Amino acid sequence: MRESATRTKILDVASRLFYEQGYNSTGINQIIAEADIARGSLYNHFPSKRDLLTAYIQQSEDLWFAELDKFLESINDPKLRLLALFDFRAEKQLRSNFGGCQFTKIIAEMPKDDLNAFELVRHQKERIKNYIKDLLQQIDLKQPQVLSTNMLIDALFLIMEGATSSASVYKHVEAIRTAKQIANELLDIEPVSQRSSL
Amino acid sequence: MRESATRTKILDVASRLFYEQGYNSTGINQIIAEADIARGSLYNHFPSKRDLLTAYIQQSEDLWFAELDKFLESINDPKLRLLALFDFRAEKQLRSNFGGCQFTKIIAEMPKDDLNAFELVRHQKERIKNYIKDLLQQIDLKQPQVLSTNMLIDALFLIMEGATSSASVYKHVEAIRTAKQIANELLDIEPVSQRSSL
DNA sequence: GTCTATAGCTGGATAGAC
DNA sequence: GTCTATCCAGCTATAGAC
Repeated sequence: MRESATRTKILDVASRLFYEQGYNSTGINQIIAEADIARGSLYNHFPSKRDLLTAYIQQSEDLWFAELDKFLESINDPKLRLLALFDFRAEKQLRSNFGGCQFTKIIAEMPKDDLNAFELVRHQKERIKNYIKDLLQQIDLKQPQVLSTNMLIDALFLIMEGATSSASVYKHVEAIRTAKQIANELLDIEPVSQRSSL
Repeated sequence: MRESATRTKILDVASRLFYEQGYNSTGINQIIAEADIARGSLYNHFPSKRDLLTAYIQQSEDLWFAELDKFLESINDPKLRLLALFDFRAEKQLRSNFGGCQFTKIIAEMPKDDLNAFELVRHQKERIKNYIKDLLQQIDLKQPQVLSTNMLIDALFLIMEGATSSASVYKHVEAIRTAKQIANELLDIEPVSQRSSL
């Protein structure tokens, strides 16, 4: 059974609108108008707006990592791949005109008791953390490190999350570029080397 | 001219609901019901819902830094004060049952062309950065540092932002505690010291 | 300044024809 | 499966009495 073209069209339009306008600010009416389909067709494929949201988050996660793999495919060195993760997020923010992280954004709109939405978003975040972890384990880190490997994973993840958030607040890519520089320093510690310190 | 009690009541109720349910999910009807005032009174004090939002963000910023000052008042050492910033955010997240950052949350709900809201939120973020900067300049950092002072400011800010976001996604304070540990390491670099590195 | 009544619209969802 | 017509609840905002 192949994917219905109608279903695909609905999900594509809804995904764009959910991200650009927010989930709560996007009405069924606008979705069916822009997808140019009937109200009944939407409810045939998605029993409720909530089901449409679930499909949106799941498909977005798949697309996100597919895009990432493509973005990194020409880079072999694990350290450069790790740093390019920041470029990837910068590029996505630039392209979306600084709409912020799709997943974090949804969470901000959901009531706290919506366990399903939180679970879906955590899934994507865990995948990012694992991505970082895998790359980090391929890197031959100098000894001694400022941060233990586990703390380094967390630090890189948190800096990346904070930078994406900050970029969308400031509508500027600077925070993500800075985050990349910080990551580079943290990954390239030569304890006794000369560094500007003030 | 003293602050109207009605106005205060409206703003208090709206602030709570905007944060707990989101701005878009909170209706005027609920605000007037819970504040136990008439519809006309609300529109007398706040010409539109949007004006209520502006007042909410501005008052929240004032309260935020007042709470912070109070939280830190018994701590004198600048490094401990800086680290306690993480405790402050952890405490706030715990108290709100991990509702996330009030300011970032609003941004996630706003259309990108709402310049006013973005400006108000940036104002609060800049104040945090300046708070970090001021404290950092009072700390006698060891030489050489892994990160320059400017990068250290950014790193601490981004880690704090990322951790607050992550805490609200995971509904757990762990990310902020980890962020504090990372901050502590970054502030206390002794380049040649023994550290667990794997 | 505070109140009630209501306008004018849009929200999500359902029913039933084809 | 796709369509149109429609329900009802909710929204923001205004008008006008007191």
